[in-house]
Amino acid sequence: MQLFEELKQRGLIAQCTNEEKVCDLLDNHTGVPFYIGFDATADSLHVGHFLQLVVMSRMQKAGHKPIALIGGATTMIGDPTGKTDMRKMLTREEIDHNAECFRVQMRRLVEFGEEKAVMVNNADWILPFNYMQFLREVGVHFSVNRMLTAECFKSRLEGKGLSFLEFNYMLLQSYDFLHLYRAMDCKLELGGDDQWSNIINGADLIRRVEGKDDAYGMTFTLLTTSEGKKMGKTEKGAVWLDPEKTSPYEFFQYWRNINDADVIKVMKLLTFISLDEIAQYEKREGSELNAVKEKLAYELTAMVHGAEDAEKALEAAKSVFGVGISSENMPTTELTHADFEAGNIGVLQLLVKCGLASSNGEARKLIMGGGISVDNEKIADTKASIHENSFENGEIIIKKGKKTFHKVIKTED
RNA sequence: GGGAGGUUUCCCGAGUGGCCAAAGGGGACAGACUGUAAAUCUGUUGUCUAUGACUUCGAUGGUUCGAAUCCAUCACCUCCCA
Repeated sequence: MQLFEELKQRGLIAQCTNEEKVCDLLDNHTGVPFYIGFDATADSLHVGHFLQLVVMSRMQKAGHKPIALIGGATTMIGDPTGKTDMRKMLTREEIDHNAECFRVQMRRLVEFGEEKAVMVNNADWILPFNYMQFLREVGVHFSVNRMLTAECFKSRLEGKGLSFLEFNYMLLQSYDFLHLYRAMDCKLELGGDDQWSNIINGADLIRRVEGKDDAYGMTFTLLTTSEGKKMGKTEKGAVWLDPEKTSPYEFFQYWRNINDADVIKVMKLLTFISLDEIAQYEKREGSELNAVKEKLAYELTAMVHGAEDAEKALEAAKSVFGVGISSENMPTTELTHADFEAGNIGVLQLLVKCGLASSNGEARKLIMGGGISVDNEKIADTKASIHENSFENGEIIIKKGKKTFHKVIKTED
């Protein structure tokens, strides 16, 4: 199957400036340079970026040349698209640090090197720009009237207002495209669908400045749940690709617990599993989908963290939710003799100590709600305490709710 | 520069002197049901040595027996006019 058709069938393509031309470019040419921009707002990429990385990888596998643009300069402004609040301003140092972290994570999916993929930083060409020069070269081509009607500023115009600083974001991103068009013959900019306005303005700028209409843009479906919410957010924040921020097990579980309605969609979007194979999974219904979810979680974890970690996460999940409970990969808290009073420790203190409850009060409520078990015995009394002798094999297992397990071991001082 | 309004517990948002740890919704957590899903129903959602005490309603001072509520100053935000 041709690349464009595959992207389409996987449901990746949201909008395209000129479908025929882009299709031709992708399917009948090789080594086509294309770029995707990433703003270095945090020190790790997250699931939202992941889709872009996978796209880069697909394109690269099809013989094209990805340009990963790190927004060293644009991050200093912050993209106002779809945001209700202005972003926190980052210092140059923070941005550089973040960019470096991105670099490391991207390597998992995209192969960088001569004639392969390249990474560029727009700080290199934007920062040297002089203000007047920028206004005269780039600013003249933008109509404020038109910009104000752009969908991407809508929430800000109705809400908290848009600062001039952020208003410039679109110009800078547009200029990025122009720069890459000139410097690297890059004729295609890709991005999430929220980037549509920024992308078409870039293509527009090229048309005006260069007088050529062979710059194209294409956007990809945003990762949203069937309810229209952004995917990749949990109560703890984003689902990160950095194992320090989101452990492979948590990452695995995130996908394992995906909605029925989203499994196939996500599988098409994010994995390299063939469409034929996915079509088989699509026939499954009800609880049979559990196996598909497991497959999805495994695949994605392997893509991000490697097969070894994916295997571990799978095993850990199986042992926790499967037949017997294995305590091997559980989060663990160590207690010493000093933690006990006359050989006992109160359950409330224990829960807080393990981080299962943030206060004694919360611990008490959990117990009263019947949510806590120790070694498979439900704790009913908030005043209960655990004796040192309970640590027969040197450990006890606390279970909070259905999915949270915590191991406590007692060490000899 | 002038004028108006706002800042409430994780978020949105009610409350305009005691009945306020503060309605309602969202989210989150737990229970039931299940398939480690969704939906639904129930409970919880400031802290503590817990039928009580303490801390909280932008910040600081003040009025009052008593303040989220009134007054003053400061900070930040939004809107309107220039």
